[in-house]
Amino acid sequence: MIMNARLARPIVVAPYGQPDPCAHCDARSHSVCNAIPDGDMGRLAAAAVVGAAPAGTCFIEEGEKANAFFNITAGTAKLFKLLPDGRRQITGFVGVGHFLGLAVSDTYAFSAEAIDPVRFCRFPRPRLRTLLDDFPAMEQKLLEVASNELVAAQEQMLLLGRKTARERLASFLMAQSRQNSACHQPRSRFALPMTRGDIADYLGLTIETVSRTLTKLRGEGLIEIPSSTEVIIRNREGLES
Amino acid sequence: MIMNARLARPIVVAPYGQPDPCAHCDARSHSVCNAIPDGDMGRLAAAAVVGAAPAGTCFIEEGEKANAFFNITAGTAKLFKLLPDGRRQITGFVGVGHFLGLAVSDTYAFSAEAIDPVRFCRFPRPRLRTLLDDFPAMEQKLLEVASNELVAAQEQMLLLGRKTARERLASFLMAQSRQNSACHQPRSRFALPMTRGDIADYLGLTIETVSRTLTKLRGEGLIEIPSSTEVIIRNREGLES
DNA sequence: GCTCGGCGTTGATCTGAATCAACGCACCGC
DNA sequence: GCGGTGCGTTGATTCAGATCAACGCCGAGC
Repeated sequence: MIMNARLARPIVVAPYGQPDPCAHCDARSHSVCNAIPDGDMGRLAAAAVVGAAPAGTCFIEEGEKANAFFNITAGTAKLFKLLPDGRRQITGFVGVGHFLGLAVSDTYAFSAEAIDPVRFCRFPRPRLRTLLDDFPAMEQKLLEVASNELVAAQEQMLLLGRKTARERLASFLMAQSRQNSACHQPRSRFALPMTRGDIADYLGLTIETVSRTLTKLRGEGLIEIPSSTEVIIRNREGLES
Repeated sequence: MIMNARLARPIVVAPYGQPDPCAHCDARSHSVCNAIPDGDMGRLAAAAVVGAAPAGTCFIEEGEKANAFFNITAGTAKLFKLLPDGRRQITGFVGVGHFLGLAVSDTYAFSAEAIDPVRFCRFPRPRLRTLLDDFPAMEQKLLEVASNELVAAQEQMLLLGRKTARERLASFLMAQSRQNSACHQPRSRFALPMTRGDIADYLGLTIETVSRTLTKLRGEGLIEIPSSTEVIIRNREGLES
């Protein structure tokens, strides 16, 4: 029998050997790291251990001892919580620059699984605490990030508690379109790296409902679905309703 | 016609005149304020403006200019978001010591309405920024608080996305029992200051379903409902399922 | 080339919670 | 005392989305 990919452990490689790797990190401009002045990047690099998680592997497991923080430097991951009977709620999809593991508790409050191959920096808790004490600007940045996530979480609660399947899909597509294009203006064509099952677990629906609703939106000319992992928004205003 | 209470504005009174009122504040021990050393309480007090919101009034309005932060010093409030057609999602109930308004955006992401008479300290944004710069311990505390709220928000997403009505009520009652007794061990008898409508909007259900489900749990001997605002948990383990 | 398994779609049916409706009760102002 | 209003409960009915089921497609492994 083939081993369940979800249980496989990620490969963790050695700490940085080369000088100042953070300075050339893809994630830096998107992340809390940019609160640290150039001259001190060496210290940041010294605290980090880089790692990688192949697609489909969990690199954070809910309930396990939370002894490190993560900063995604490549790829996309899904964060989720499980009920004992296997029901799953995905609480978010995170990409490059996202900072993970803020919980104060000593165990992780959620699991994280790589959707495509993920690379990350791993900071042992005490090291990060020292860094934050030395660079209050980074702590400030983290607070800012956490505040924004809290706002997003409230928006998601509204979606999960009060929106219809149709509204959930529409909100989701709009949000994906917005963030897939990041700083640029929202693009109407974008990729959905996650499966229908992931979308369902994110929106509190079933796979079938997601599929059906997408088909319906397509039928109404609001969107196009060139491939199952790509969407084009045809009618932005119509989708808002 | 009688004016809708929700639209009434709270009464805001003048800044503290007496010396060092924060030192005797009920909220201090529960709040981020306790990160500030005793000797500097005067500065904290100088930045704060106290205010009060009678039961039923909104003291934060979603979408309005966010020019202040709030710290609850008495009472309970509900935080919520509205859809254009009036559907409401309550994102949380907050009590003494709770800090509000962390959003980085320049408008509030949610509304806040007093359930019972609420008193609060109000910090203009720039003043708070100065305070945080001077007292990094407070910023650290805030980050801690925000992290915990994020964890709670994820738990709530799991509830809203994947739990049945019965499970939602059970989780809600357990959580209320836990927090109503705060530092003490969880008490089996506690008050529910909010209405059935509030509970429904918090759990993503309707009033009728909340009422029916509570009746059912009572029928099974898991809880007792001496008055509509009071609950006694009879069977903690049974309620966990 | 073929089989197999994962993913997505579509159809038929079922069901948990929403909706619609009626009523009891406590509280308030008059 | 008496209507009025808000809140909670209970019953009947409906319906959006879940569940159950079948099938097509595509890539991987042999």
